[in-house]
Amino acid sequence: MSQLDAVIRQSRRVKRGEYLFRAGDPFRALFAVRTGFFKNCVSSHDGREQVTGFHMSGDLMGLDGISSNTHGCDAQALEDSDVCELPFARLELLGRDIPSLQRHFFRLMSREIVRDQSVMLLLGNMKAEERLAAFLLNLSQRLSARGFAANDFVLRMSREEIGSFLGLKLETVSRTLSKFQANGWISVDHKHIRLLQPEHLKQLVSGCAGGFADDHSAHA
Amino acid sequence: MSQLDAVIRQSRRVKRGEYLFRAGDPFRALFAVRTGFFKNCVSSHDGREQVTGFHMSGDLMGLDGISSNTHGCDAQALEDSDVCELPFARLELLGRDIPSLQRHFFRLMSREIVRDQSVMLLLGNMKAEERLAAFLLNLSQRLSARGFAANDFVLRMSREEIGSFLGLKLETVSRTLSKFQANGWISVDHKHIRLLQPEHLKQLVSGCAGGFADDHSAHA
DNA sequence: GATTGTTTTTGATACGAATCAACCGCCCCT
DNA sequence: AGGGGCGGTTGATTCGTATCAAAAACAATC
Repeated sequence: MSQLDAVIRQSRRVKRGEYLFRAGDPFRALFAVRTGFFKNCVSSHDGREQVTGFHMSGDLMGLDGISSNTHGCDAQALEDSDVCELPFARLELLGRDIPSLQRHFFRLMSREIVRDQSVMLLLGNMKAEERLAAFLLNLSQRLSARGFAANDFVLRMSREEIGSFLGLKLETVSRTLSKFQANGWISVDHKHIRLLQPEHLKQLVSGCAGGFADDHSAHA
Repeated sequence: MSQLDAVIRQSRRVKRGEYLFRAGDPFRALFAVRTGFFKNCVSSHDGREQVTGFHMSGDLMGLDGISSNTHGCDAQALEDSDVCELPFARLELLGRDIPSLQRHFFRLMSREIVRDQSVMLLLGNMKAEERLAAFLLNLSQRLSARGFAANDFVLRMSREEIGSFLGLKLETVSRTLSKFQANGWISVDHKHIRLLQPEHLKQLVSGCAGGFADDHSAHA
């Protein structure tokens, strides 16, 4: 695994609001988030945006660019961030010599496909409350997997971005958060969220979360 | 590419209604559709089903199984079909020796991720009419890419399966098809669809189809 | 520290799709 | 020929979320 260091060209800094890459940019490298927080976004011709995912430390971005040598989505930093650039050509070469790397790589791509399927299930079958509960639990789990508090965290994204990801309008996100708070399940202080009764959230998604609440995000 | 024949263990027949694999089955191989038609399906604990895709000749299925050595979705034949089984272990080995194969493989997985992103855009942003128009156009394009008529085809799936894929109920699918027919844009005779004025359908999705109408399906 | 713009909350209303329900056409069946 | 089941269409109604609107909280700027 130390050979992996060889492909890391450099650590690149991206300030809040800046784009690491944009849809249509030539694809040369994958990016692993070292610190910070990103959103990925596809947009239609008429300007409608769909957030396809949020990415934090350890997550890999850019896999969708391999197919066409062109990035298929935007990657925008939601806070000052730090990423590793992994030139894909070098990665491909190394994969041939290091079976375990090739294998790891296939798994990463497959995991992304599985994650996308969970999101489809969410968007296709779940109601607003279920979506938001699944979202909060997913975030909680990913944060705790990285050593942060599971039940006390700060949202890096706006209500509108959450809504875009979940297929809801920002007002609905706001209302639903308020409702959860009124129920005593969470506390909402602007972007500061506390899960007071996560078991109630789990109950909401129990049955309908096809694994999305689990951490299927891509680790580098 | 003739070396590829080496990994094709056998051609396997799957009758209409039968499952090629089911979620939870141990993952050993990918499957390329030779003839026939399949749906892929993830389901939640409480029985809700989400069709994640439809696959026809040349498409590859099972990529989501790599990550966990377990298939993540069902693959059910919607008509009598014929698939090639591609043992994954052998494919991995060959990939090391044949760079073009490895490269091709990465592209295939990436293409699946891009396709999934288009579906997210569809499920998250589009209205019933737009979804159905995008679906018909996508089907049309994939069929014509395989040498079939683009504007005259037979649906292999039920209204319910279309609805599941598009995040709609079967009644809505039926109503929307009827509306398209009333407009003179298509003709509907049970499962036999004719696109009479595809330009009107394109107009409906123009602006909001983030590439889904194009053929981003996985070719073997 | 006032000002401007952005994000969030909350309310009233409208609209789209789900739901509930009835009916039809078709295939299979014995 | 007469059931029975399945898939599909269509209608009436309900429900959930979007939309429109206004105000409050906050952040950025000078």
